[in-house]
Amino acid sequence: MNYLDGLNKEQREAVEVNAKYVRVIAGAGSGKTRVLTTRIVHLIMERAYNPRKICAITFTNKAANEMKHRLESMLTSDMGVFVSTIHAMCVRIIREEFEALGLVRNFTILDTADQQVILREAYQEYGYQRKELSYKEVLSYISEHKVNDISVKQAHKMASNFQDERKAKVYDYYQNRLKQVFALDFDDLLLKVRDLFRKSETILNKWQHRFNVYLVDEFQDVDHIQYEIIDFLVGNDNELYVVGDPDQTIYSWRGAKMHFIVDFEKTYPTSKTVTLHQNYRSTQNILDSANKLIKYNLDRVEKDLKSHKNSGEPVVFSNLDDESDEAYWVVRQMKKLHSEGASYLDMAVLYRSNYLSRSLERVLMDLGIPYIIYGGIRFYDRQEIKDMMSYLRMVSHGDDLALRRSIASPKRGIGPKTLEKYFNSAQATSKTMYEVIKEEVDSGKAKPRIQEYVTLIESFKAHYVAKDSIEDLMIHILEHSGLRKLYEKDEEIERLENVKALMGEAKVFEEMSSEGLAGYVQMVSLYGDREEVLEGEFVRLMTVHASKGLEFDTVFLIGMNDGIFPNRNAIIERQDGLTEERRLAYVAITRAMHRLYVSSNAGFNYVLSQRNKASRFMQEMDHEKTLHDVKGIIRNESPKETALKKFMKPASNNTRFKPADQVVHDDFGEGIVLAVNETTLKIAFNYPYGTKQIAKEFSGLRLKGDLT
DNA sequence: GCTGATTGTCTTTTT
DNA sequence: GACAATCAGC
Repeated sequence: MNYLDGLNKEQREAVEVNAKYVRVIAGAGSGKTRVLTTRIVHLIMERAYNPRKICAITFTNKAANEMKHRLESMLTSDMGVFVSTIHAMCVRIIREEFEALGLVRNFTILDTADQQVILREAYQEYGYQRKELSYKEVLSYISEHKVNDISVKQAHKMASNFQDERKAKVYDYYQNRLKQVFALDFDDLLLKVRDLFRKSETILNKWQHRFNVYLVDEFQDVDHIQYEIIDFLVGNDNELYVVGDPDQTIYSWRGAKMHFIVDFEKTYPTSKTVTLHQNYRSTQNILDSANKLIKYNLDRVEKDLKSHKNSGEPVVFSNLDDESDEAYWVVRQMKKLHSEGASYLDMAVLYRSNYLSRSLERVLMDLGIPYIIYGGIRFYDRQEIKDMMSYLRMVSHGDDLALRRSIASPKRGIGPKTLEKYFNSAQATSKTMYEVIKEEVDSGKAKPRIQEYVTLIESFKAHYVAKDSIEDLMIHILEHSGLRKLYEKDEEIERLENVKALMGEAKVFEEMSSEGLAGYVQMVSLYGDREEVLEGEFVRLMTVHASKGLEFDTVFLIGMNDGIFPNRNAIIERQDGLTEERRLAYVAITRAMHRLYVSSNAGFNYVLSQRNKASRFMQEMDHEKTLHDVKGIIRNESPKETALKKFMKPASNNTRFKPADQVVHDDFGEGIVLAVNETTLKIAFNYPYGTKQIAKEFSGLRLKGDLT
């Protein structure tokens, strides 16, 4: 079969276009990713480009993985095409050029939690309170200043009021601290590379020769630093192929500049543009709603999406009495669709902000519908994962942030005062806290508790050197650090399961990579999320931002209330806030293939401290039809009743199992029942299987010791 | 000086 | 409903 089969005329043109600079404007659902991957195949097969000289840049790690898989299925292997996010690519560059940057090879990458630890230090130092100056505010201040090349010195000069002076001081402290511990935050990853290219022509030259072709996905969400890096790399000789949709710019709050894609032809006068209008994803009814809504954004390039499908089911708009009613209403629709043969995997719930998932979660859990939440508390942000990672970091980096966490979990009787003391002497001698502590231990003056901690860390280091296995090291740490005891004491089986899942991943990493522990630690800091493991049937819950690039048969868009979506703060803070919110709603709508449910509720909102009213976007999506009020929600049972029932009869007559039962599964082996839901059981199986939802009726499941 | 319990504050989106 | 500052007790 020819790789061009099944492409329409526009798509084919986009794949085959012959120009050094190409822009593809790809409307939602128009086969953007397919065009991009087919272009790569085309370059290799038809034009005999060296695959190793092709670089594809995606927006998320998820998208990068997706593209690699597609390439593999079309070419039988990825053939060495480099596919990566721009952040991951910059890490590679920095690891190679660390000397020119005055860094160490295994620099630390700070995530948000690490950044907050530094802010806490600064607040303590200067006596600031979180309530008078929030971390979030300071972090965005720091980020904004950094990406706009405003140095600490300049920030101090520019500060015109007390609050700004405080922020500048924290900024100062933060930057110093980063330099001290050889750490880079996400902004730095890009900034360092950009500065390197600005500074050294030799190094730039070297990297310009690394690839011949750059393909950039989601080009509408590129910010000015990313643009500069890409521009540097493309130089005068390489090709640039960008794909995007100005109507889907949803990251301008993070610096994304739509004008890079809009004005592409001005920047590259010899460039060619192909526009994909044909939508293959959604029904015409869904697209009508999307088109109507986005028309309210003036000053945009006109582009109406045309469906490939018929009009389909009408879009359903509802207004419920309160948040809880809304959740019940959504779940009832899900159950109805499910009973008609639809799979839960085909359903997704989208919302503006993470906290909006809560009411829905409660109801889903109560009615026993399996679900996964994307984002929210990310896997790597979980307490137990951070605990384990802090020990690994002590072995690989020994940085102060890892020390602060590992020394305090589990509690070892070493508290803030003691740490403060070590911190101060570390500052005075330009050493890490661990170095100071270790010297004290070596001199024999340290207290027994401190001594124990150092012995522990040193034994972990020795263990890693001896065994050279991250997985093995983790097992060792879990046993000897006291973490296992800590989790077992609180009966937090799930935490243990998560740590085991982490081990499974480390194992995979070791099999695929030769970068060792330091490389693993960096990888974890860089990857916000794990690749999804799809087993069984799940409804998916996520923010609209997280849904970018995905599609679902049925979409429930909940919390469509003024102030929530469009978000009040977004409108206040940014001049183009409302238009971006509208684009965000446009993205949400166009995720749906066949069915779209849009709901609002009239409950009291504590965040806004006012009664909710329906979002203006609802009207804009369809002004002919009026909003459909739904009264008298039938609740199969109230959450309270269900909770009571669980309490009164612990799984005696309606199920064979109850929580804490030891069970044996035909495929997954031994496990422990964590929770009993309406139709499923939540069971923690032994490593490497982890926690799974199993249907109660499943015949391959029995009590341990029960042979029937 | 450290730990665990309690109160108070804050919820926009992410690499 | 999470997380940090604060307080009381060991």
